[in-house]
Amino acid sequence: MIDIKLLRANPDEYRQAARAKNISCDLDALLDVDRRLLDAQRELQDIKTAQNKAGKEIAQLQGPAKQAAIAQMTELKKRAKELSDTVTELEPKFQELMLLVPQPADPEVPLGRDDTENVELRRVGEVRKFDFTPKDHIELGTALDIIDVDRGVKLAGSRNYVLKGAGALMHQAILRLALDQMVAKGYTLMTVPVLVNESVMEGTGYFPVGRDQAYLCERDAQALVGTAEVPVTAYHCGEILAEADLPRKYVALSTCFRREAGAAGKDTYGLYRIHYFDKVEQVILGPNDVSASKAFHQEILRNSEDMLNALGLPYRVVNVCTGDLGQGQVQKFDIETWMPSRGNYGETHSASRFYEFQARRLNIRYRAADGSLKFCHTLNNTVIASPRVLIPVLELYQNADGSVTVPPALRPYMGGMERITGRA
RNA sequence: GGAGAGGUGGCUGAGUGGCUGAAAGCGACGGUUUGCUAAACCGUUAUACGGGGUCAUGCCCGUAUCCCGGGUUCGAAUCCCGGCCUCUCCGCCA
Repeated sequence: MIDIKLLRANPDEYRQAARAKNISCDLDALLDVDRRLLDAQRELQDIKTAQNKAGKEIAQLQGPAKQAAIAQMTELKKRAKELSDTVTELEPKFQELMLLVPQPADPEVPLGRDDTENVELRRVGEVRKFDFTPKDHIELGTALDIIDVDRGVKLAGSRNYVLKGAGALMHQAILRLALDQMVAKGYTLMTVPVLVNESVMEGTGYFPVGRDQAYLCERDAQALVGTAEVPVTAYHCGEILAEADLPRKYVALSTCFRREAGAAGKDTYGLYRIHYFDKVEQVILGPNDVSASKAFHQEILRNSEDMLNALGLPYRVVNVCTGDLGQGQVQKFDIETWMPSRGNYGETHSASRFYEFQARRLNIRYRAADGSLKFCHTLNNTVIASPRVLIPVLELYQNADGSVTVPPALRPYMGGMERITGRA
């Protein structure tokens, strides 16, 4: 959520920002509702003032004089009712429109229409060259009996799967390695609800834009989260934190549920785009300071790179262009990991910086040293998401005989297993 | 799922129609006293929005807020209705 005062003062800046993000948004309608709402509120306030004043006087009066004064007030009350009806009608419209306004991107974000115009910042690691014909992760996983797509589909429809045996073990090993790395860096581990109130989805910016991506439990007005970012970021909603307690650094593992609406026919093969997966997510709540936020952004990016380096996976970092940014993000760095079967880098991580956007919606504030109240800044990034990351792991660590070498960092979490051979 | 009790400021806790944005206590902050600390004493101690004022901060005026939303009333923390949440007991259960 943006600050309406900033929009009033400089609507053109927000018009341009929406255009750059390729998000349509009727700012004129919003400004119109805002003006009418303010007018009604001002007039209503004046009437309240008169009512309050008269009320005190009536308390002192007696007899006919009191009756006459009360009769007058009854007239005033009719006008107050009209105005308050207007306010009641306009307020939800105002809220509804405010929830659609995009946060302007940072100046250092490259202008662009879509993900083809993202700017590569760096490449890390060597892309493996095979001296045999490599298999893709589904061929490997099926032959080794560690991935079972057919039965996943039988259970839950397309984009579902079952990991079994060493596949499921490796999945858990990756998640646990990620948690251990983050805890070692001082992040507080938490478990969080994955079925949350709709207000939490709205507060983090996933509703109303993007509502069609979520599984809804409408009977309970709740939704399944697509990422632990949602409950973790909202953990402190409605609270006032102490500045001394910032930043708050959290990490959580959760199952993530995504409908992938509108993605029909896209990435239909394999474990790339699926309806459920597990993800370790890092979230920072920081002070209202742009340079501090930028530093945290680099920190969470580095954390994820540490994870990929531990797994020995080649990747690149891209600066996501304006057209590929979400509504609330001021800047986003994606990490894309090399996936042999795609012959390309594929997105595995997404590090976002929001400034106040989420904190305003969630009402997360802190008491600054000077006594004033300020909105926090929020950031988040993937630490690891599996099974998507199993794609590069299995494909890059495969051997000519169809077995897969276990990355050394995972072996302690897999009972010392060095190789997946199919008899596992 | 059944039956009860309850939601007041940072916290505890008064308050059943106007004098209550809200007693009292605790905590916190500022000050006095004081070898230091402690104690004692004095003072301060909500937020949002609108308006005024200022170079700006301080500031001044108004409105709203005692879980949320409606209603009754000239006037609601207080009365009525609906919702949400918490707690206790019983039942069920991973």
